[in-house]
Amino acid sequence: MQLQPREVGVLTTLIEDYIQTAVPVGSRTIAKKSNLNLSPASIRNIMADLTEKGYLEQPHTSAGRIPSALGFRFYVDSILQYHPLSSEKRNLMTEHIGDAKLDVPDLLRNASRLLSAFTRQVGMVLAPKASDIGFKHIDFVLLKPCLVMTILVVEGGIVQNKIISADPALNSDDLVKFSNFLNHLFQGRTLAQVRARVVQEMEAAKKQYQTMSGQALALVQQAFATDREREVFVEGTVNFFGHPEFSNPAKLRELLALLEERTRLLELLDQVCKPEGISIFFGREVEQDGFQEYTLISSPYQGQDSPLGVVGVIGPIRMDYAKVVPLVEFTAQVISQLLRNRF
Amino acid sequence: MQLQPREVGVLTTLIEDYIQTAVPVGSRTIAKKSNLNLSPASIRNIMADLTEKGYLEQPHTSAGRIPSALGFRFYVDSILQYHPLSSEKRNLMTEHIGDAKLDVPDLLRNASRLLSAFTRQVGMVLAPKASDIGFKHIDFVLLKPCLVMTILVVEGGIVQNKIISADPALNSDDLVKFSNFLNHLFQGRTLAQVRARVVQEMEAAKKQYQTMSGQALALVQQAFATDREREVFVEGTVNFFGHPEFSNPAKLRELLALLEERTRLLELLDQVCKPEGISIFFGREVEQDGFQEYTLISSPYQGQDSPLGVVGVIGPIRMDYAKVVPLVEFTAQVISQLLRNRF
DNA sequence: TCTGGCACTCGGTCGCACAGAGTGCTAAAC
DNA sequence: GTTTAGCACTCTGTGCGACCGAGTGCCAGA
Repeated sequence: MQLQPREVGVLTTLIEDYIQTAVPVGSRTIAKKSNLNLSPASIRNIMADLTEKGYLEQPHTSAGRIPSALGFRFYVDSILQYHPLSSEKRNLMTEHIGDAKLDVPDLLRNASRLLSAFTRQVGMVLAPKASDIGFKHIDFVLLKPCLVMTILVVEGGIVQNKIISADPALNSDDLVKFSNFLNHLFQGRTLAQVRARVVQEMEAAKKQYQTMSGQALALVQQAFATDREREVFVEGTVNFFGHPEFSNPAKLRELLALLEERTRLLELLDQVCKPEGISIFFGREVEQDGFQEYTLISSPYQGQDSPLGVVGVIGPIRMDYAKVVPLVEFTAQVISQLLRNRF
Repeated sequence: MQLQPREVGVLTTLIEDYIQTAVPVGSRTIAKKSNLNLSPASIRNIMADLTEKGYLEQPHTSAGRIPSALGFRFYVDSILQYHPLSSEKRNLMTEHIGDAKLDVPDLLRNASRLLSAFTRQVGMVLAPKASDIGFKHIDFVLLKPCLVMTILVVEGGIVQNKIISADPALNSDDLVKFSNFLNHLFQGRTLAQVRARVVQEMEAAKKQYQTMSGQALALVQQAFATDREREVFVEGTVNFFGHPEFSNPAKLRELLALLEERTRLLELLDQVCKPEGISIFFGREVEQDGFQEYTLISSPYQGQDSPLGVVGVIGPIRMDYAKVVPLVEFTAQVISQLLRNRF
């Protein structure tokens, strides 16, 4: 079902007006704002056609039209022209995200904050999935007798800590030996491979609990016993208050609840995140309660080569895509850049 | 200005009713709910006295009364009887906060979440101030040539990471030597002392950049170059939506903005946190914009002996103090308990 | 094919009246 | 002297009707 050029013109004008005003748009407004040189009456005919085809909706008989999800989809896929980012803005962002001295979580949180500040929407960054990343270093620190802290560093300088209990006979020197042994053993593998290797070695070393390697493996197995939930940094939820679509507190509440509940949020991101390039998802297109009316714009970032995580922006369907999309894209680039130096 | 027993009775009934309903309370209601056996007319006289003395306020002529800040202050200081926590609840909380395997941030975040879930208010936990804690261990990992990750472990198993740049000539073996040297040097000091010591040693070693100790100090100095902001875990902001006092979105927005802006929040906590015992602060009693209408209930937690941080709950002045206060107190106890095992 | 005109629809707002909750005061009862 | 019943008064919230304005759909004519 192709749209005629005039229909596209009306749809574009309508959507862009609606993005600015959040109010149903009438034929008169479009007649004035578009450069089609048609009278309101003609516009009305075109609008009726667009409504029939599903691109527009009418809240009630005597209101103007608002774009439907289909309308927005058509707009972002076929019409939208992105504004390129000004170089001042690029500099400003690069500067603020990345003091390269930051550790990865701080860096990602910064990115999320900046994104939220610049777009006036809610910023979101999904942290790398640890198990896909290369092992770098493991270390044990004896906090007290029987209480050992394991510190696991993966490539890029991402650190995970865990506290485990240990044989009372172990002392600091033992721990140093263990870490030397394990660092050597795990060199150059991903965490997932390390995990597998641990299981395998444990099998082999089953009978030799007394040996150094047996003890070391028992210790490291504890460190790997449970998986950490993948982190998500969500910043700027206050921005929701700026938008008229959130004047209904119940809706706002539902969305905030979704964002606070990390497991549901991760589920949502899983559904939505394509491995490459910018993507724009409307809530109606995903199966997640309470997200029906919102949009997620996201772009993956990567280290040396493989994708690590995702940055994005969450807001109402009515969003200034032309401005927000390039910002999200650029943020992903900056993060990729910063991380690449570390991998 | 002492209150007579009857006045106290009326005030108590009124506040407790108001805590439940959030609606101005009239004389008839009090006459029925209190056990003073007085008619509404008599209650009205007493209420007029209480209003004159500043314990009650009247939103408008024909409304009932609501407690003033002074009224609440009197209530929490002189009247309030805490409900002891049921042992099931104690068990439930202990169990959920503390899998002792968690690292400190996760543990504190958990505590904050639980507190928020049980009180239906917003939970808050202020993390320990690193500089007061004892040094435990420092470690360097070579991520790439010129790029070193420093891992600093302090007592209790709190970890701080930082990425710093290094002399290209350094290799992993050098880093091991450095950390051995420094771990020995800093043994048994607090971070603040370590900082001071680094400065002092740098002075002494000024001329000997070539020596191992000179290089090690140069490296560690970078690691200590900037201070980290003290962390605060705020959880359950969605709970604000449950309370009628937040039906005004502008107020809600202001409070959320305050909670998102960590520096302002830290300022507030600084004003409010007494070093010992539970404390209840009304917004009107502190100088922090946007906090006028809320209450912060807080209690410090400690490791082996000295106070480390604070746990608390933020909500409207109208709060079920009898229930919330013991919960906050108990959470602080559980955290103290868990941390004590590690210090 | 486009446009001017016209009747119609529907939501938002304004004004008004009214009910309900609560007060303060007075006078009578205990 | 204290307590209480009664009463007039005040103020808010709500429901209702009228009205205004924005916008539509359709028809007839350019």
